[in-house]
Amino acid sequence: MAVTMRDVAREAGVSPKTVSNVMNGYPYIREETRTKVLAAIDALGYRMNISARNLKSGRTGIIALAVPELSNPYFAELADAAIEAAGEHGLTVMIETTGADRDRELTALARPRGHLVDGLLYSPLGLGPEDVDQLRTPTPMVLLGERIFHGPVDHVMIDNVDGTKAVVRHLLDQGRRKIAVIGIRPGEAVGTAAIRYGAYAETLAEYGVTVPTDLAVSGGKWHRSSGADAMEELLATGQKFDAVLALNDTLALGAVRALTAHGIRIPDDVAVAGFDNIDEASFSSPTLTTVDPNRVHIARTAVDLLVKRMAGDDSEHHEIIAPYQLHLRESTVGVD
Amino acid sequence: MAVTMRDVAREAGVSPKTVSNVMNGYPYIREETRTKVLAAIDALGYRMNISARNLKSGRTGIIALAVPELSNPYFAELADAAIEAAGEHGLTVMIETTGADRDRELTALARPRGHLVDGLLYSPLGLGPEDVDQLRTPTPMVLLGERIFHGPVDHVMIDNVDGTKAVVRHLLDQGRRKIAVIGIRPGEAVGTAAIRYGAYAETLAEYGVTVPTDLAVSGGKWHRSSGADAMEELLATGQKFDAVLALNDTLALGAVRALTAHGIRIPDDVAVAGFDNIDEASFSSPTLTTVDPNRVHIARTAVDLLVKRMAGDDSEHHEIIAPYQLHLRESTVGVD
DNA sequence: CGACGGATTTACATCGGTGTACTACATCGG
DNA sequence: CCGATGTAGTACACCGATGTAAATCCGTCG
Repeated sequence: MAVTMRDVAREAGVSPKTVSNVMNGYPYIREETRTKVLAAIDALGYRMNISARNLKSGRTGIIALAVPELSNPYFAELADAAIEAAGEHGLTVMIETTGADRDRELTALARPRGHLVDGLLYSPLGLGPEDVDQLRTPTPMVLLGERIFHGPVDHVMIDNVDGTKAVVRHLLDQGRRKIAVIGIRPGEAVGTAAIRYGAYAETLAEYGVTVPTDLAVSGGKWHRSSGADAMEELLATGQKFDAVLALNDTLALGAVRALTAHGIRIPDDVAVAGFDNIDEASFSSPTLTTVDPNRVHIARTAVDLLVKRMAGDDSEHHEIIAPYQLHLRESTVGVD
Repeated sequence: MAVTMRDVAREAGVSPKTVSNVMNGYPYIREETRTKVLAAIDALGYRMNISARNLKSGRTGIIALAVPELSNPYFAELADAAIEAAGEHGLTVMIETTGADRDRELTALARPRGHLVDGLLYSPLGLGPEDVDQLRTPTPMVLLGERIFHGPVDHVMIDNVDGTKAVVRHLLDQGRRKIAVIGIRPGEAVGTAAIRYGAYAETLAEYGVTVPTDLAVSGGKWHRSSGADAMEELLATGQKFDAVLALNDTLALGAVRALTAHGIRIPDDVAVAGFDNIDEASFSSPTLTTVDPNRVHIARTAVDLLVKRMAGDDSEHHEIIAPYQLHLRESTVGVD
């Protein structure tokens, strides 16, 4: 059997509760006692049983991060950032993938993982406003992304609107006027795709450019392959365009692939821009112009917020927008 | 307070233990009773408290996957595969990132996460043979990768040797004779880098080609940036080479970037091959010739093995090598 | 009809910590 | 010298499930 607190207590000649107090940083402990206890812990190689603590105290020191899938580099890199940020608070992250499936997303929400997480970082794609009520969970939660507006929870959002506008303006400023979009989701009025598309349309309007609805293509799961497919579809229509705004980087990279395969030069014939600034965007050929939503900032802010909520803070809910940064690269500005 | 088993029992008019039995699939339960209990569970929205179960029974239904980092697409995609495979056994995966740091890897090993995982899928990079003893943990474990040989644990390995040989032969068969390598780790005698490098050298020897030691460059953390740096370094030496074997795909993609930036044509001037077959390899420009180590197979086999161990199987330890597959793409064979 | 054996269900202790309440001793101000 | 306050440590019940062992039910058999 494993070493328990009782064993440590016996070894140190104190009560189990004192060992518990030492481990939890309870202040009123004589230095001498603390030393004895720590020595005993060390000698026996004691590791606390989290389940036991959780059962009595409710805390586990674990937070969950629910994302659609890790194959998407944006989420993988976000996960790394969240793990890093959580570690600074002594928390462990449990990653849950939902496959962007509404049912699985709702499951992740309900008493997450059998009560064993203290808080939830939640990045849903499949939920809609009709699910807002489901967000009133007993477990503290911070939403990442922007799928549901003004819910009863904290939100840390990507600056989709301004970020998208910035990149679209950049394309327009280069004289591009026929800007295609790939990755839209026709049915949806909320969600990342709708917001980015809206910002795109708005920016065109600012410049007096009519929004070319026949240059907007949907993009399935936002994988590289969907980007390539969408681009093939667009090319097949025979329409002319001089730029492509892909609603995320993997779509953009798939589109780049398809364009290249057709011998279309980037950016000479067609400029391509994405969104997310995944690592790959700095190393693709051509390198990809994209919007950096600031993953590290998002992860850190979200964890900080969550930690406050877990500590009992029940002030007004926050909606925080992380500052974006536009990266201009070869896919829109050429090799110089 | 949350709904407990007691509440369900009262609602269904049975004892708590009967509810427990229903939840755990105990066979001797009258159909009628089972239905009542399930109805009560449903009515109250009951979710079992994993901590409580763990405390008494030892089981949590959670396995941990310890990998260096998720930013590396290979591990991100492996994680997705592991989550999928674990899900088929009703297990949840807790991902732990170690940053390829020996200390953090050893920490992940010691009573993982306070007793709350039933098993561990462990993919260490920083450990050496001197750490073999540390692997004798009470928690069942399956090693992924090949850092430590013939340890006292199950192993599911990438077919590094044959995979590497296949890709090197392919380069040689195309008439390439000056094949550079990037990503070696000079100090290390074991580990992925050493194995792949060894297989590379061996294959050259088979073909009667002397191994060009000055064409081997180390590659830091095997990121895209390290690949680009390594390639710059190699180019700076002014040496001639007509092919590059990158020890993984991200290195290869970084190298491709650097070559392209120098106006070197791929594969005309220099062929590039990688290892891992990450999704990106099918969409980069040029697409990347690489070895697919078969993540899905690895994840599934490893989880199956782990499940058996968790069930108490203590037969001889297995060492399983997953079948690789070579993918020939534009970076070595051109656009046709 | 009572014993018998398998099917079904239950009572109870217990896993390993921690919240609560309580004891004990110092120190301090008046 | 007394009560108040602060510091240090402990006893004990209890969190919510489940293993164990024992009780109850019920059809069958001699």
